[in-house]
Amino acid sequence: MNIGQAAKKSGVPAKTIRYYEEIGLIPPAGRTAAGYRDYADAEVETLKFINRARSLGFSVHDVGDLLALWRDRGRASADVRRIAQGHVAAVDRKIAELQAIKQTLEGLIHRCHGDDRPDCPILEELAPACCGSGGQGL
Amino acid sequence: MNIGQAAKKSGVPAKTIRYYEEIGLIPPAGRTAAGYRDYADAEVETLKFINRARSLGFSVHDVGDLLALWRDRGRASADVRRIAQGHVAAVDRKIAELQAIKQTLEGLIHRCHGDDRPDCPILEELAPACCGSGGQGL
DNA sequence: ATGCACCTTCCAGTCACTGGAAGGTCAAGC
DNA sequence: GCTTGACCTTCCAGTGACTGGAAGGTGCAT
Repeated sequence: MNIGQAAKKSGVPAKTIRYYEEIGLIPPAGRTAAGYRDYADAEVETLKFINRARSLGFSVHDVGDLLALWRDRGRASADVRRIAQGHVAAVDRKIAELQAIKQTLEGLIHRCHGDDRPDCPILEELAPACCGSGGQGL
Repeated sequence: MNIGQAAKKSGVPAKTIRYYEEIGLIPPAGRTAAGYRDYADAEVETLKFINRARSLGFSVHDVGDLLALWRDRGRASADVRRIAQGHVAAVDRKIAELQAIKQTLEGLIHRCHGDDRPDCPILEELAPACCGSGGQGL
């Protein structure tokens, strides 16, 4: 099957498949006589694997590690678990960061009357040295 | 004051200040006879403003809009509020996405015994067509 | 005069793609 | 056999927001 069909079956765009090949995440595909890339079902499964891992937010680097473990019949599940736990920790940090940002912003939005008058606690928070005076910087 | 001092006072790295100038977020700085960039306190305030807005996760594009509103003495606070609310909505979507990812991963990690045996529900979830068999793709 | 820390510009790399141009291939229809 | 259109190929460039490094000029103290 050609790259377009593999893309449709796997859900990974053709451009992205070529990109994954280029960076070495997947090995170079076989070629037809005309130079077209040629894929079997097994490669499509690999692409689906990559797609699912990426949609869970694993970096392409981590996906490479997961693929290697997937291919290794003798792998220890602890190795997979470790990668997943590291990723959950990173996700947790990101969530905490975003929640802090959200809280700050919601407090500011709550205090901003949001009408056609110029005074705005949001800008005042961003520029505490010159509350509401405008045009200090440039 | 030169760029290094402005960087120290504002918390924005010198490289990043040059970058902000290059993309037009801040106007070109004045220059000394020798060609060094020269900053006054007002420019440092602008950089602090940018730094705070960026740390709240506003895109550089949004920061440009906020800066313009800050400089506009007649701005409507509603305009600022709208930008902030749009950003909160984006932050919310991101949080929800990350929480979904986290839940999925935690469920998988919980089911993975994480020892030196090869069977692992995490890989099985990523490759449902060939649970635990290994090496299907390449 | 020499050293060192600072400044300048420009180019390249990060991450994970994505778009587009220029040109080759395949299959269908006439 | 020829055209048409949808595919494929490679290569280059751009995204966002920086960051690192090289090569060379400047400022100041000794």
